[in-house]
Amino acid sequence: MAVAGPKIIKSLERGLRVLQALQMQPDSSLQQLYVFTGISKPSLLRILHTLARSGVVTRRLADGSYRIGATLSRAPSRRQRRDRIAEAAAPVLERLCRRVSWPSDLMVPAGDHMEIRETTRARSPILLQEERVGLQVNWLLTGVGRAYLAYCPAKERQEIIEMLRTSNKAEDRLAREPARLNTILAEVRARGYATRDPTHVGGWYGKPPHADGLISIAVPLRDGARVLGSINIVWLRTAFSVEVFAARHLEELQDAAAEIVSSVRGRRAR
Amino acid sequence: MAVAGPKIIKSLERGLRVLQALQMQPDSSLQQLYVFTGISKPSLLRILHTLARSGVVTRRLADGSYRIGATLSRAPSRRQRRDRIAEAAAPVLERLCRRVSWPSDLMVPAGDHMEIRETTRARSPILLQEERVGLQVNWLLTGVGRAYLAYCPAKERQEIIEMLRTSNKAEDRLAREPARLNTILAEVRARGYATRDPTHVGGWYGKPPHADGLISIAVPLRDGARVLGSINIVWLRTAFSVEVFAARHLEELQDAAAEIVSSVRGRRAR
DNA sequence: TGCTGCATTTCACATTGTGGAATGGAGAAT
DNA sequence: ATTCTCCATTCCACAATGTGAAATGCAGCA
Repeated sequence: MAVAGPKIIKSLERGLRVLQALQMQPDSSLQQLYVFTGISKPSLLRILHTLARSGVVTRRLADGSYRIGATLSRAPSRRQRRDRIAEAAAPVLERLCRRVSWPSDLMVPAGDHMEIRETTRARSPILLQEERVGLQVNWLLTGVGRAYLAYCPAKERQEIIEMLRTSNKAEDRLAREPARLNTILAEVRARGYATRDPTHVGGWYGKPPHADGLISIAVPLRDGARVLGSINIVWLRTAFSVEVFAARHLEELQDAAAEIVSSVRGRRAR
Repeated sequence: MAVAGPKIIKSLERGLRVLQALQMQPDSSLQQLYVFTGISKPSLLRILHTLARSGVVTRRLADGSYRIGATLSRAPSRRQRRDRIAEAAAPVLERLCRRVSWPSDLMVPAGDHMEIRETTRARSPILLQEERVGLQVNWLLTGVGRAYLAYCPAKERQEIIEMLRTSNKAEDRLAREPARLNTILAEVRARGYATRDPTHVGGWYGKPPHADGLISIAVPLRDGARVLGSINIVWLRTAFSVEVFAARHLEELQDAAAEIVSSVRGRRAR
């Protein structure tokens, strides 16, 4: 015979249930949460809005999926470090996207590729091309990859290049031409931003490469000596030259990078 | 002009506010939370019951104050390691108290004393004596202190004894008689439990020592080679001899210790 | 073009949470 | 002992609040 017991606030309990669901399965869509928790979608929406307004959950810009905010996330596993960066980046990139009108991406290193962790392509007025979080891009030919390589510690750079050299893939041939690569990276450092290789016509792994007509400028997320990843702004190459675009928006992009880094640091400090 | 905005669940928002209040000020009484959050006490009570039922907050047995559960607690600061032990111990000690009918305490090392982190004295049918969390007790003369010393790594034991020897207080004179102390600790290990020194008549620091008529048996919380603290059961020495009481309840006490340790480990593992 | 799956909004209903006031209990002060 | 005070907990009448079915929107797909 359970005691009548003190009153329980059901709506709060459901909120916590959603939170727990998000802990078990980070990055859930509304549908996933609906299946998992059995709570009706309208209610879920209200709950998630409430949690988001309190900063307990965050939405991913790329596809609108939900994740637990850094405020409550548990033991920062290796896996979640990247998510913290993505979370810190989201509001900054969104603002950047609104002001520049062109979309941007956040990329972080992942094995022998760079990987998209966040993107505002869905938010941009101009729909450029399919993009998904988790998609991998080349390290040596893309702007984001080069921005990372140009500024990361020398030792880390050597390890990456060594790894790519031994992979022996055609698209990584630059890893076997240290002189040319060094010239390229030196240029990146001199200009303060990186762009994709002129011969790299876009198209991601698993898709037939085709001229996508896109170009971007990319800058690293520098945290002291380390580099956490890189962010870029993408536009249609027919609209502006790289020089014109950089003159107009490079400073904003660099400011955004600085803001993301300081935001991540702030959270880590806690 | 803020958008009309999606609906917000106010009761959930208040629940999160309480959670945040507890993060800023761990170990809050209802009154403190009432002042801090401005939420009415009946509502606070309902919210806290809900949070507790979901395992997000825990109550301290000693005085009923609330704290954030290990599930959500952030970066485990040194300070919170002890609280985790207390949290893990609470349900175990409560059960022990119900079955044995005598109260027990959880003590952990704190500088040159052992310190009470949790107690069921308030829960025991027999009200023995004032007890508060944070009260400090002697290391060499109490059962809990000796249980700790007897089982902790030799190096740690030497450091503690050295520290007490240099303190040069009268009640720490045993630190200056290594032979006698070693004999005592060897006996503890042989029996599997410790009791207070026969000359130690109770009374805590800051209070005039007086014969309190109490006695206890204490066992360590052994986590591998380390000792996290110790727990005891206290009774009126007129009621049973130490031998009778140990024969009846030692096993339960040791089981409780093992359960607390494995519970702490389980949480840490996550 | 119509179909399917998912996110979001609307709305009528009653479940659910709310706080003032009452109660209980434990110390401290007289 | 007796009162006073402070705090935790319970009660209860009231209406504010959360609820889900159904409608709408929207994008990809056959």
